[in-house]
Amino acid sequence: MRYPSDHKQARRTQLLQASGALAKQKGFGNTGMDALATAAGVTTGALYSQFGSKADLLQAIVSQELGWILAAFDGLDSPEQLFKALRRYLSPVHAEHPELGCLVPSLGGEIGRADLATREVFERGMLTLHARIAAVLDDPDQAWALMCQAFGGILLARAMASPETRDQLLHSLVAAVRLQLRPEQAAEPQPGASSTHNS
Amino acid sequence: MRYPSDHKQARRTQLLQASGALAKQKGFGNTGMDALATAAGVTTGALYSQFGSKADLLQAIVSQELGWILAAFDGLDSPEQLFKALRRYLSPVHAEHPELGCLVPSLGGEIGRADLATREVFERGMLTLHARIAAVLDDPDQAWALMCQAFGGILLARAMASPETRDQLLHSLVAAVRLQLRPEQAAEPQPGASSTHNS
DNA sequence: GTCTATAGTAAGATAGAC
DNA sequence: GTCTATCTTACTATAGAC
Repeated sequence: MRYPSDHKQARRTQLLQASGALAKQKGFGNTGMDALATAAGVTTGALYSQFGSKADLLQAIVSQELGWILAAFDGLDSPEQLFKALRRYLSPVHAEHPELGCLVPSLGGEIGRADLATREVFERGMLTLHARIAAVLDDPDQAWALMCQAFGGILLARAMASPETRDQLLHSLVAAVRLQLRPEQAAEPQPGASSTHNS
Repeated sequence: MRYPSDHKQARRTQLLQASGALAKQKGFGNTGMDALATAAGVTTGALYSQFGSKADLLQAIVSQELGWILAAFDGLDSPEQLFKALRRYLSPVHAEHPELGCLVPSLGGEIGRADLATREVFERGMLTLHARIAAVLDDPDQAWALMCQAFGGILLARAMASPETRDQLLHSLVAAVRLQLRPEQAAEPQPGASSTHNS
């Protein structure tokens, strides 16, 4: 009986996709099981039949959302491609749409306060991503540094009040990443793209 | 009558210090006004007499906690001193004690979902910090990059399950920051401190 | 201003019908 | 497995005594 099992798996994936999107947008702790269920088109009873508790649901969401970021940094075989992936990650669109984006800036704080099992799932995902980036750069330290720049960048961008400051920040980060990854092309011919900062 | 006013101000500072510490430890949204009040040694009524609503309390906490980070990066007059400040920031002790540490890794996600007034307070603080760091480096882009590395680093470190991974991450970040700020002293004579990474 | 007490609401989780 | 209904608890906020 593989057919019903596939359906069940697909349904689970869809439940996690919908509830995960809402959790990334509104925060997980601040969102009730009722709202998470409604977002997925079911009721709380259905959620509790799939996941035993709210903590279990968070772990499942983290597990599935790690796929997002691993997909965003897939197939890297040169620093050039890594730069392009980071530039996509550090885009205003990503900052504006947490529900479609990476879980780390949205839920990182809550994951740090979650139970050990959830943090273990998260850690495995981060180590996988790190290994992938470190292999391209042949520099484990720089790999962590770039990851943290990206996560912290989206986190900070979303906490800013004005779109101008937010876009300035993201633009600066892309420039800094470019300098770290492609020093030979640091000064790209982009008119008006230099750093004009106020305090 | 300046004396009672000073008392009132000091009391408000102490209320915000205690409730802010709890918010950084447990998360703001996940913590009730009752718990926030108890942490400060008062009752909910007292909190509501000082701050009109829970949203107002968050804004006041953010405002006060920005002082923490501005103090941590005070008196920088050389890249060398900036490096030392970042090394203190990226310490395991800081990762282990959110209640004593910076608000950005703890509450950054929630600030991003807070109202405009709170985000404006936050943005002003971040711009002040950025201007200070950019002045030392004479490089606004790198200033944002270092800030995001630090914020993202503590955020990520706290979400890790194992202390080994967490300390490895922090150590790598310090090494990367050293390379960015003091390239001439990049290879410091620290036996066994190099990067031995697993996947 | 601060306390006690409480109103009104929403939360996590469960039981039983289907 | 999913839904409806509900139990119990905790939450934000307010009213009134002191």
